[in-house]
This record gives sequence, C-alpha cells and structure tokens, in this order.
Amino acid sequence: MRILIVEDDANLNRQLAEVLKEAGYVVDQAYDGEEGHYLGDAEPYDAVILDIGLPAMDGITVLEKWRGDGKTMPVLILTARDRWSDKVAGIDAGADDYVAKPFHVEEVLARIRALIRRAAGHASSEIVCGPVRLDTKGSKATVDGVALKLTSHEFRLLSYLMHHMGQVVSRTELVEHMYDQDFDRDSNTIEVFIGRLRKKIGNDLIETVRGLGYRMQAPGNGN
Amino acid sequence: MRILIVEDDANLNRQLAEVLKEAGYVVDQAYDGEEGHYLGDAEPYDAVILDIGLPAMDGITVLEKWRGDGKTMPVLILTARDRWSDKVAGIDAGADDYVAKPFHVEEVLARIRALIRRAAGHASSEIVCGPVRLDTKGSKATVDGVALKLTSHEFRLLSYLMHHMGQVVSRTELVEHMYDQDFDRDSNTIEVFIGRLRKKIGNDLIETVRGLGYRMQAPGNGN
DNA sequence: AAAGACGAATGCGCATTCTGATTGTCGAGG
DNA sequence: CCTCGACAATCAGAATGCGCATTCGTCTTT
Repeated sequence: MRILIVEDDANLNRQLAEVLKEAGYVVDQAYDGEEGHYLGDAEPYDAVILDIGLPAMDGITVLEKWRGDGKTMPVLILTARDRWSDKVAGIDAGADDYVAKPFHVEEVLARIRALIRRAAGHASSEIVCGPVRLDTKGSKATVDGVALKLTSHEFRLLSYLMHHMGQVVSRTELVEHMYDQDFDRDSNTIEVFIGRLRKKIGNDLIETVRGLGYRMQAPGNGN
Repeated sequence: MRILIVEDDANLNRQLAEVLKEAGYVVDQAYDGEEGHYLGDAEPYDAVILDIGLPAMDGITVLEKWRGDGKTMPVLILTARDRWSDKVAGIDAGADDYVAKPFHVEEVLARIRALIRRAAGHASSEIVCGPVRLDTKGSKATVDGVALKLTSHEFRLLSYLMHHMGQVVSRTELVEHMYDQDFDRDSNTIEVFIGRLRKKIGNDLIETVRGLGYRMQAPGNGN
C-alpha cells in the first residue's frame, strides 16, 4: 500500500511518514500544493493525506483537480483551522475523511486503515464466460462488449447458467430456480428460452447434454 | 434517499430531522438504542446518524449488531468532542464517519451527502449522466446546462436513480427509499413520476426493464 | 381563491411468456 | 449403414399481465 502525504509543515510531515512507514506503508512526501498535485496525478496511491493550508496551491483546489481528472483514491484532509465551513468545502470537493488539528497520529493511522479497507470493497461483481460478461449488480449482460437486450426470464436463465459454469444443469433444476410456485413440469418453456438465449449470445456457449440438461462453457475448451 | 436518526436528545433529533427533510431526504427517527437497532434492521436506509451515548442500547453495540447482520449502509457517528478513543472504537466497529459534538448541522448535512455519494461510488459532489448533471450539494439538476424545474418528489426520484446509475432499480426499492414507513405499495405512483421525469429530461435516459424496474444510463452506450 | 403538486383509478397497447404441434437431431441396435 | 425411438429445437398463435398515458379528486402552498 502506497500513501502520499501533502503537508507543508516539515515536522508534522516527517512525523506522519514515520508512523505510516512503521505500520508497513510505502510513503511519498510532498511539501506544497503543486508538487502534491503532480504526484497524485502521476502515481497510483492507495490513499492521500492532504493538508488544506498549503503554499503554491490550496488543498481544496488540489483535491478538486484530482476529482475533475477522474482520480478516485481516498483522500484524508487535514486542517488547522477550526472553521466548519472549510470542512464542508472539503467534503463537497470529494474528500473521504477529515481530521482537525491538533490530532493524535494514531487516529490518522486508524482512519487511513479504514479508508483503504473501504476502498477495497469496491469490486464489481462480474462473471465472465468467453465473450459473455454478466454484471450481476446491474442486471446487465454484454457479448463482446455489446449490450444484450434480455427479457427478465432470459436474464434469470443466463444468470443461473453462468453461476454454475462448467456444470451440467438439469431442466428440473432450472425450473425450480426460475419459478417460485409449482409450475407445470410438462411444459417445454426452458427449451424455448434456451433457444432464445442461444440466438442472442451465440450457439456455442450453451452445450446441450442429452438426457441430462445444459452446460455453459467458454468454447474451444474441452472440459 | 431515506435516513435514520438515532439520538436520545429530542431537541437535537428534531433539529437534525428538520434540516435533512428540508434538503429533500426522507427521515425516520428513533430515540433509544433498541428502537434504532430495530428500525435499522427492518428498513432499507441510505444512511444512518447514530449517537454513541444512548439509553437501552449503546450506539457502538447497535452498530456492531448491524454489521454482524450484514448491514452495510453508511453510518455517521455523533460523539462528544474530547473522547477521541470513542472515535477509534466507532471506526473499528464499522462506522463510516463521525462528527464531534457540538457541531453545526450543516456539517452533518455535508457529511451525509458525502457518505451517500461515496456509497454509490462517486467521488465529487456532482453526478453526470449524459446531458444530465445532478448537483447533490445544491439539490439542483441541469440538462445540457439548462436548469431543470423539478418538484421535490421528481428530484428525489432522479437523485436515487443517478446514485445507482447503470443498475436496475425496482419499483419496490424506489418506494422504500422515497417514502417513509407505510405507503400504499399497490399504487402506481412511481410509474407516474417516471413518466413526469421523462417528460422533463428526455425519454432516452431512463430505460425500463420490464418485470424488474428502471435503469438510468447515458444513451447510445451499451455499458 | 388560485395554482401547483401529489397520488388513485381507468383503460389501452404491446412486450413477454406459455402452449401445443411440428420439425429436427442424436444414438443405439439390428 | 440404416432405422427407429427418444429427446431436443423451433415456430406461431393465444393468453397474460406489465407499463404508460391520462384524468380526476385531494391536499398543500401562496
């Protein structure tokens, strides 16, 4: 984990760096707004500690520029001023957390840990099978990057198959998972929907295992 | 957006609720730990304001129980100024932010905005979707730079959709986040407001996913 | 009093789903 | 290699129910 400290008070900067390094982080240091802004843009940090009152460029401005450039790393703001309007400005500019001077260095450490932990939990849930991508969070699917237009049942079917990739899924199993009530087992709806799905995502992806059911798998891949 | 306030000081509770409602949030109020814990478990809030010192059940305990039950909504903790060890305890229990008493209500408002924004994965206070810009700070929206004249419910609807861009949002979800407690679920209000919104921002932006709900997305872009 | 916002009710149009019949395919046994 | 039976795929029409526009009455705001 790599952290950037932007703080003009050399003493405080050094002190923070020490504690963070001790905690196992890699630390870069900047002593004014311009230097800090440049580093934050150029290097991939896992978190930034940013003072508000800085020479060369104000902390809020630095933050706004980063956010404007699409930088999303967590930023912890430091300020000596006890003015609540500064806090509000910092938060609205896209700060993730805030500590008022004077503070305990241990508190900063705890907050950095929390920020990094929180940022890590941002993994998008996506299942990929060959050219097909299933975005379970957004209820979307794409083939070769092109959005698929699926109906609700088609999506449920695809979703179940992709969640059980490589396995043979019986028709009974599919019926039981796609319909909550008891449903006419003698119907061939599943086959109909398999057909429609194949038409939309390509025939090679859903293999039919005669007498057993269906299996989804990336093509050109024996087992 | 729907917010829960857990605070035993009736005066402060009311004050917070007022400001939040004015800002367009739906607010539920609890006055002790047990009531708060129950509500937070039962209803889907977008954020919670939680006091540490509470009758019936301590704030930290409430938070720990929620996290233990898999609740992940952002929680803003209120704490006495000098007890910084409480802050660290709160953070470790899974709090997302804290404010020390006494505070300015505007600061709480700004922090709540930030928490909700961040939970949706947006760094800055502005969310953009094609020609539509949502200014969460000023509770305003524009299309192609032109200010929209939205009613309070229309704005809440647009806001929720934009905070969940790319995701399919069900009618139930929308009702639960736009209205408090009991509301006639068999009504078609959401559809009506979707219609009114589309009339103002254009039809292409809100896609309807039959049988599932609605999805907001920049047009001409499958992803 | 007037205007606007909100939400309930109605009916229509159409995408989606289901059904049943038909056609197509696989594989074992003669 | 051919045939036959079982299973799978396809198709079209029918039925279903979802979403939308619209209207209207109530409530709030000014």
